[in-house]
Amino acid sequence: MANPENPTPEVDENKIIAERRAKLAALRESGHSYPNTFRRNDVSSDLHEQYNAFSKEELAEMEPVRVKVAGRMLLRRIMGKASFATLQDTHGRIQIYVTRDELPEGFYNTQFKKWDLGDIVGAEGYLFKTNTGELSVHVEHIELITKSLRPLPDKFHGLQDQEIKYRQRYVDLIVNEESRDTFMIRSKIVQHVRHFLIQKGFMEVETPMMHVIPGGATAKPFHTHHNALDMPLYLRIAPELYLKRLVVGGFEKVFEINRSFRNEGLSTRHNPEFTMVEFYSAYTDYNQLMDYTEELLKELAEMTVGSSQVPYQGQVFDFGKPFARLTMKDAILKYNPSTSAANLDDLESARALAKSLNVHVEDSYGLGKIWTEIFEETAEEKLMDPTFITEYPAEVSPLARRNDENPFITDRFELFIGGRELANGFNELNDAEDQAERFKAQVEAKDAGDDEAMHYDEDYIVALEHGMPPTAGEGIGIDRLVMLFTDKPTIRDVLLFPHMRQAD
RNA sequence: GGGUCGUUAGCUCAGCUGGUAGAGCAGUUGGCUUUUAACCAAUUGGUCGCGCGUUCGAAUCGCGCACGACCCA
Repeated sequence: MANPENPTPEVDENKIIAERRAKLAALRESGHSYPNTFRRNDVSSDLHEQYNAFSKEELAEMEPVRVKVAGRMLLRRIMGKASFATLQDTHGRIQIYVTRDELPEGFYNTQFKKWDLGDIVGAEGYLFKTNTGELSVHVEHIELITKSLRPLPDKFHGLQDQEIKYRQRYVDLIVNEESRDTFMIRSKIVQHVRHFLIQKGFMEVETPMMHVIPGGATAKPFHTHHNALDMPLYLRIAPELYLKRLVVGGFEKVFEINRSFRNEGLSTRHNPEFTMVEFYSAYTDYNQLMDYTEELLKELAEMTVGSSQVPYQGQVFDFGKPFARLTMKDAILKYNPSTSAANLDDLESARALAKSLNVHVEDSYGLGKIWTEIFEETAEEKLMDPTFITEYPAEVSPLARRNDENPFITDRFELFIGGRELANGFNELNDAEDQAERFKAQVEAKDAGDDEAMHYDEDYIVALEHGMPPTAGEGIGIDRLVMLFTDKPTIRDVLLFPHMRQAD
């Protein structure tokens, strides 16, 4: 692949490509290699929508419908002096009918028949229906717009090689309709999330992706370097702290659909760069955010699946009923029936419980961290229908506001569907002094070897010292949302260009 | 990081217990004016992922490596 030390890498060539290059050379010779003069007037999906209802006879009798279409030729059936071909454009396919005698002398045999599958073609003519009832264009003018030099995958089996689907997504998109559908749904989901938040009075903003101090999450960052300023920078792991600075500044409802970066392993649920939406609303609390989230997800289910019953990998999740709300403690008790609340009351009992459940805990863990480990190991994967888990311990929530009655926990929730975390929201910590203390605790953890612990962000503390109104904020993972609503088992299937190892 | 499976023609795949590599599609040539994975006939095309080893002989057996898929941590 592209290697900066080898500017002219060997390209794999074969006889098929050589033949196509020869055809291209002939086109260059004639001065018509890559024209940009053909202007289409019609796309296939519109034509089907408008004219499929007409019968063969009706189309033949009415005033001819003249159309100009363009697209990639994916199939061709040559029957002597007449041919059918299938062109694919953005949203669909249209068949064209080409005859020798309606084209300029010699064009059919010396041009049209020499074109290849994969070539991009423009065609002009009138609509008709074939004997089998397929809406088609009876061609009176046709031209080769772009020569394709590389053969497409098997026209029937499509592209099966998983690696090539990911590495050469353009080929996958050309030949696999399911793949095109997935990414069109992804686009609609993002669009709907944006629309939903704007409707609720949020303002879309863009904050830096290169951070001097990475913050807003516990994760390992990517490092980079600014040459002119000769300073290290990090790719953001979350936009959170910048969005809250904006709330301090008086933008009381903001959101950012953001790409963030985490320098961690790859899995079916993790890509080093991923997309989420974070939104913050002043003068409200996390209960309101749960309501928003429930409303949004129910809308997305209807929009993408057309039902409140969302199928996923052989299961069905129920988005129709009110989403369950359960505290972390109750979730632990529910999914570990032999456990009693007393087992969770103090550090020693909880540690013993973890051991009996085979949940690994470090000596440095406090009670809150132990709860969280037990929850993640024994309950999380059982939360199938949409479920909000609330009352996260403060120990694992360094940016969340403590609960007024019980300072051990925070006013926080996470949303689980199909055993996976989809969203995380909480009342924001706006006490600058408390935040400074928690940053210090994180720095101590970092010094003790936890390389995911947070840095001390002094400017953020200064921002809070100016006063941030009571605020609730949330992040929703867009990639996981798309996986859910497109029934895809791995994050790579919903990323256009997933991260891959360097190929040889 | 560990385990299992995979990598053969441009694509989709066969290839058994080792004996000089096969099909369909695509390509090329010819035929065919309503086909639709069009069809019919002929035909081109291979560093069997890479390296080392075992063997008279390796796509096939062994070891190592690369990449990918799945499972586990």
